[in-house]
Amino acid sequence: MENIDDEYRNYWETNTFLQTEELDCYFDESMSVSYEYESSSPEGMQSSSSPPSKNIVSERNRRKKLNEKLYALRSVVPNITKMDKASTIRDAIEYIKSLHSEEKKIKAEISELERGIMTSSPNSANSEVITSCCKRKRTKMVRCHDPIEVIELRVSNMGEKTIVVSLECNNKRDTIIKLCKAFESLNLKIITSSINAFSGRLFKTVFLQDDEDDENDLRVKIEDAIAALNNPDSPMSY
Amino acid sequence: MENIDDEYRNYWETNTFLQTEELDCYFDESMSVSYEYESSSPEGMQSSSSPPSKNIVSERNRRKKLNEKLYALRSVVPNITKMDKASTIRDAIEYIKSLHSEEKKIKAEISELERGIMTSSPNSANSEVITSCCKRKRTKMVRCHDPIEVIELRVSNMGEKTIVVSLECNNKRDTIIKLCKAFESLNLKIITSSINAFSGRLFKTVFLQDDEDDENDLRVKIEDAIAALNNPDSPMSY
DNA sequence: TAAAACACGTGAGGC
DNA sequence: TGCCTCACGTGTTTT
Repeated sequence: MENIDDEYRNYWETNTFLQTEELDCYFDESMSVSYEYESSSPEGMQSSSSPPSKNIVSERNRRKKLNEKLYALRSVVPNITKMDKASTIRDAIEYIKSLHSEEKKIKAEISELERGIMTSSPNSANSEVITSCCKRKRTKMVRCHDPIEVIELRVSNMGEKTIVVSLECNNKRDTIIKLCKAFESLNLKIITSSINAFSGRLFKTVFLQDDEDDENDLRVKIEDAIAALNNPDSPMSY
Repeated sequence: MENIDDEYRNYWETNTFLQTEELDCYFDESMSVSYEYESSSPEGMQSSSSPPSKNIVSERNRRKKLNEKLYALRSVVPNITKMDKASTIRDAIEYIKSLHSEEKKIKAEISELERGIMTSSPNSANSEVITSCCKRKRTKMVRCHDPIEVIELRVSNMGEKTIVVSLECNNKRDTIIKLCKAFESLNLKIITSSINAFSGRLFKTVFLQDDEDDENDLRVKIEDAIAALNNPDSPMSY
């Protein structure tokens, strides 16, 4: 008959005790012990009077843990607008989203940097301005996407493991640099090389020693390297 | 065996006696009836049974909102281990931390890339290996910090606004690229240019048209551009 | 079956 | 005042 009475009395006891005295931290150890006994009391008891004590303390711990987690979340998220629980989570979400977009930007930027080269011509067609990154002083950078337009590529074996590469292409902005990067990426044993610019064209001649590849293999390698540089999506993972 | 219960009951009595006299009205009818017992308040009205419904529904909404926020948090955090509330927050924290360290890494990487140039030689001295970035397939990249070692730089006016630049330097890894970058950054009106590599040296010759600068001005410009490339701290913000 | 996670209604307190 | 956030104890569900 006193079931509900007892329950709610118990509710009230602990509740007001905790809320008014704010003894939360002391409760965990010292009090929980005193709560312990009586839980193994005879079965005939009003089932509600004793068992909750176990649950109460564990529930308390659960809430405590969860709040600590929330505090930790606050600590790793900058720009927390309010100390609100919901606001904390909302800010965390927005922060993660902003980090995601940053990540995207940076990825693009890195692949740009990996593949390509900066130039100082803001008016160059087929280029874009990207402001980067991560809240440091934003440096304006202009990237040029003009591909290497190969007009002629000759790879000829001169005997004695010596191969001569002769390449002619249009001389757009940064073409020289890309060309150099393409050849650098192949790790060739270069004996001597020259690049000449004339009449809107680039002429590159390379003498190199190659013990492994024949003409065709090397030709394919060079073509692949150039293609990789021309492909904007390539991470240029060399 | 009701010792503790009794103690707390006493506590409750005195406590609530002192601080709350008006709380009765919040219990809905069924409760307040059995609860009515010794309310010290003479006004022990059970006037309510309708007002709590307002609070209940708003509290329900609050919980609902908060849970939705948690779901949203789950949706922006990959690698959620458990659907637990606490686990969600914990995973979010760890995820943010990992993003922070990623960001740090990437910042370093970008400043490397901005200043320097990549090479494919893992054995090159004065270089470092950096593994990048963002959980995509980690590409090993090696950066070369070898500066341009200028042996001789001649800038001579040939009349008719035509200037000839002749530069000789050691041919280290990426020196060609850096050299090209340095000259590209100057936005010169190049008539024809050539680069030749021989005997560990690089020989670059440039014919250009310059309506503004004289020999010395252009020479200083070239030296500055090369110095900027050699300076690791320069953001190369051209 | 016991423990853990959760949703609920509720009073306290801040604004 | 009224609204909102929070912590609490409790019963139910999940593991």
